[in-house]
Amino acid sequence: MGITERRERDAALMKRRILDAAMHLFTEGGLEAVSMRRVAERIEYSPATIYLYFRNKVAIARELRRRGFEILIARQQQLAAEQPERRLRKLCRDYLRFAATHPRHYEIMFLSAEARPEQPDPQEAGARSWGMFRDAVAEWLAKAPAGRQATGIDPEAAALSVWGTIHGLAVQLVTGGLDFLDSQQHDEVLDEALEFALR
Amino acid sequence: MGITERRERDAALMKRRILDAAMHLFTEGGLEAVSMRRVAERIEYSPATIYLYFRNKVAIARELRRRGFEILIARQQQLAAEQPERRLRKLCRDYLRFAATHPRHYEIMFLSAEARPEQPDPQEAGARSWGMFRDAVAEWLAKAPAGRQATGIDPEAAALSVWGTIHGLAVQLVTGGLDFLDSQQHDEVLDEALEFALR
DNA sequence: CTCCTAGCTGAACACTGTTTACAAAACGAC
DNA sequence: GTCGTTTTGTAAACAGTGTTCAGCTAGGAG
Repeated sequence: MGITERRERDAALMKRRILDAAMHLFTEGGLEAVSMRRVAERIEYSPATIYLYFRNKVAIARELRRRGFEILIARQQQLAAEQPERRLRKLCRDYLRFAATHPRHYEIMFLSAEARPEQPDPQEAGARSWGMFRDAVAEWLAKAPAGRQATGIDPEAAALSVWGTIHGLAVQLVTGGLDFLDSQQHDEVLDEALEFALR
Repeated sequence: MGITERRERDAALMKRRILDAAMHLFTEGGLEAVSMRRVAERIEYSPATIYLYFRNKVAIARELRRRGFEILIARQQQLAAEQPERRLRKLCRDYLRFAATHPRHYEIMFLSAEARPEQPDPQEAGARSWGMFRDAVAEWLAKAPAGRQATGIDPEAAALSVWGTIHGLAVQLVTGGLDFLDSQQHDEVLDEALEFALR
């Protein structure tokens, strides 16, 4: 009897519908534009119905955050085959591009505190994304870049430093501190910062 | 006739009272704990009165943000006399200490987007704080640290990199990602990251 | 004693997230 | 088909939010 299976499918579908509606509102006006009543209106259900599928609004926000990381991870995976140096560079550039094209998501993923998971989980999307980045830095370090001994460097610390640099730029980008630059200048500034971060 | 003067004084005093009340609520529960009605209750006025002194809640949030930067700037200025390397190190350590002791402020200053000024202003507290940090990095760079030629390095990019590293740590700290570490371990991790960031 | 004005507020508006009591539909067993 | 149970959905309410505005009141000027 496939009834329970069909029920599970239906529930999953409903969750998707809710999330898609939330996503639509989110990408337009950020998290505060996502209200339970507005989501309900979009999916043509009562607001109370949403609570049958999500515990509360935070749960929805967390799911939106996760979706953002899934997008980022998909991009990261495409670069897995590149050689270390090129890979790291492209990784960083992609990072900034993501921040520029998905500012709301960038905010909910790295800035806002509301949607963060309550307890650290290595399988969680954010942790996975970070792991990929850290490994890319570690790989690059292991290749002993020109004129540089790689002794006694903690990959985690190194990755933090490189990521921090990019993140600093991205934040400026997202919050409008770099609005006066066009996208070509973005690349220049990035190159400069990257050059420094990679030593 | 000092009537207008007295009126200005009174208005300034009222602003202070409002801000102090908001501050109290803010340090306890973040920005969402600051509601106009709660602030009004604390100063024993009606909520509507607050709007005679502040345009809206965002204006109050911006002022709280500014206060945070004033605290940070005061600390930064105390280190002006130190020699470049020590100064930069202490600056970074102070940065983390600030994030640890004033997590709410750190959030509103560097994470949350709500309280950011709408247009960049070099005289604004955040910009001033950043300027001091950047200058400290520039000064340190100019001293030509051991075994390192300082040619063609943009101080702004260098500062961004160092700051980014620290900021990355601070965010983890504020959002609880490093909760499992005690304060001594904080220093160790910081030292490691700093060692790397400073090359 | 009037008039004016600056300071203040009660009440309302349009929202928000969330809970609950209740109805309707779908299902399993007989 | 009919009963009882479970699932699915909702209207209405609760307790809050930021914000606005008509109207009140106390104090000084003429």
